[in-house]
Parts: sequence; structure tokens; C-alpha cells
Amino acid sequence: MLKLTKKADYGLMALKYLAEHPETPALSAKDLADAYGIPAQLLAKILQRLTKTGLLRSHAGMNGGYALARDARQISAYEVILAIDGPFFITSCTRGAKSCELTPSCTIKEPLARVNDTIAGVLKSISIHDLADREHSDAAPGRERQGLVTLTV
Amino acid sequence: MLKLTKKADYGLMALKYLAEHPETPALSAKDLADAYGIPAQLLAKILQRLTKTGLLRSHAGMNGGYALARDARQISAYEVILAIDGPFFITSCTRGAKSCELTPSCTIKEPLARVNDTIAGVLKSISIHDLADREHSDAAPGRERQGLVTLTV
DNA sequence: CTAAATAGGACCGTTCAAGTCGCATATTCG
DNA sequence: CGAATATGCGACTTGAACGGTCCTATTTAG
Ligand code: SF4
Ligand code: SF4
Repeated sequence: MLKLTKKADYGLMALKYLAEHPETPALSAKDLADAYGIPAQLLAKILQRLTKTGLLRSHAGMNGGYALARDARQISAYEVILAIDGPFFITSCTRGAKSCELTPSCTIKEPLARVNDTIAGVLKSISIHDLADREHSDAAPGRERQGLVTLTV
Repeated sequence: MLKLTKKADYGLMALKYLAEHPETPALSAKDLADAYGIPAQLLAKILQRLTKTGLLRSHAGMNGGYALARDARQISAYEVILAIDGPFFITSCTRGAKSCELTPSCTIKEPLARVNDTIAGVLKSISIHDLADREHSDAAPGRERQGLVTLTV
């Protein structure tokens, strides 16, 4: 429950790697997969998905591969998850989805929807750049980035 | 992904219902199940779990049932989820869990662990009382409860 | 004693994540 | 041109977890 898909996980890793190597024009799915030991074919499909949603730009053929479509600072973890796993819903009901027989009688869906939004907000406030840059945010005090999230239950 | 278990969902509903009816000494699993249309047997096991972790107090026999072990204000959504679904981890690796071959080479597990803690913090800041009382927090301005969550990536 | 309740184990069907395979298409290079 | 790389994409398999049911034992009020 409340667990991130490994696909999304892999996607974040790949994007982070790309963000860390801005000089290279493009990296192939295999390169990225080898860098971490991710199944190449699987990563390929993930990257294709990210390409289709506009987070990456691809180039086929020799010396082809993928590159970030935007600055790493402007790609949020939320977008990545959304692209890979589809709409972000914490419950089985929340607006847009089907499937929960007791949606009418349920009295906690509104509060949970708010929790959903809060978590989405957290994810939106995290960019690929945040993951890539500075390994130890704790080790370098005075420069921590602080995102304030307001929770209204 | 990132989806709440229906069991946790049901658990929250049940606790909320109990919080809304503090006068009654105890409500049976069947009562609670009927109130929302939840499969009774399933709810029963959930309530048993909540009892074993100390969130509820149970009483067998006729006129038996369940009651909150503490004030609704002192039971967080986090505890409920923890009790029902086990340890809260957003990734497949994060400390305590097994299963992720590439934990050593992975470079995003620390940042994700921090995200994990942030979300856990959000959940911890929500009590059963918050779910139960006041249906429309938006409809009653000036009294919104605001929980500040600091996000440090 | 009996009916209503909790307690808990065994079991099962469906769904979904994770990964694999195969093939088509694009592009570069010799 | 044609071979070598690459992306693009759909079908498929496997395994685990979720949601749910059933059955039995035990407690307890009336
Ligand atoms: S309607 Fe209620 S029970 Fe059904 S998924 Fe939404 S929150 Fe959970
Ligand atoms: S180690 Fe990295 S890839 Fe494996 S689960 Fe943790 S974060 Fe995801």
C-alpha cells in the first residue's frame, strides 16, 4: 500500500542520471540500464512513455538515445509518476476513477481526497534537480531547500 | 501505485464512525459493516487487528463490540494504516524491508526515504477526530486546522 | 443453555506489477 | 545500399498481493 511502482522508481533514476550528465547529447536506454542494473527492455518502455508525455526527447538510430526535454529543475517527481503510472489517486474511488461500490455511502472520501492533494503537492514540489544535485542535503547546512506544504484537513 | 489498501480504508471508516458515536458503549463489527455496506467478515478481521495493536478495545459476547481505546484526537491515520497494512514504505527498499537487488547502486533511495518520511508525517498529523468532526472544513472558514509540514529534499 | 459476539486460521479468485519476447521502424555509418 | 544500432510498441508470462469467503473455537450476556 502507498508503494511507489518500480517503474516509476526506475524512471526517476534514469532522469536523475540524465540530469547529472547534461554534457552528453543523448544516452541510450541500454546505457542507462547498465548504469544501475535495471532490466534494459523494461527501462526502454519506461523511457518511451516519458518521451510520449514530453518529459524526454528521443532520437533513434546509432548514437541515438534520450535527453531531458526541459531543465531538470522544471520536471517534478509528480509528472514522472503521472507519466509512468497514470493518474495519481490514493484511494480506489477518487474523482475520475471508477470502482468503489460504496462511494455514495462513504463519508471519508472527501477528507481523503484532501490528503491525496496534499501528497500530490509534496511530489509536485520535488524536481529531478533536487534528486540529482547534492547528495547530502543534511551535510551542507544553510542551503537546504525548504518546501512548505500546508495541510488542511 | 501509492494507493491505499481498502482494508485501511475500511478501518478508517469504522474508526470514524466510532468517533462519531461516543455515547454507545460498543458497536459490533456487523453494525459497523452495515452502516457502510462493507463485507462484515472482512471488517471483523480488520477490527481484530486494530484491537491487537491497541487502537480499539473489544468485548465479546452479546452486546459486545468495539470501542475506541483512546480519544479520537489521539489516534492518527498513520497508526491505523500501520496497524492494518504493516510498515509504511513508499519504495521497495527503504530501511527495514528486503527486496531490491539494486539497493547498493541506487542513488535515489535517500531522497526517496526523505519523501517517505514527509508523507508519513502528513499521515501522522491527521487524527480520526479530524476525519469525523466537521464534514465541510471549507464551509466553515476561520476554523480550519492547519498542519505545517516541512519538506527538506 | 443459547444466541450473539469476538478471535483467528485456511482458502480462493482476480488483479496488477514486473519482466520478457518479438517485430516494426528510424538513423547513422561504412 | 546494407548492416549495425537505436527507438517504438504490443502481446505475453509469472508471481505476489489484495479483497473476500468460509469454517471453527471461544467468550459472555440473558
Ligand atoms: S469511496 Fe470511500 S471506501 Fe470507496 S475508495 Fe473512496 S474512500 Fe475508500
Ligand atoms: S533501492 Fe532504489 S530502486 Fe530499489 S527500491 Fe530503493 S529506491 Fe527503488
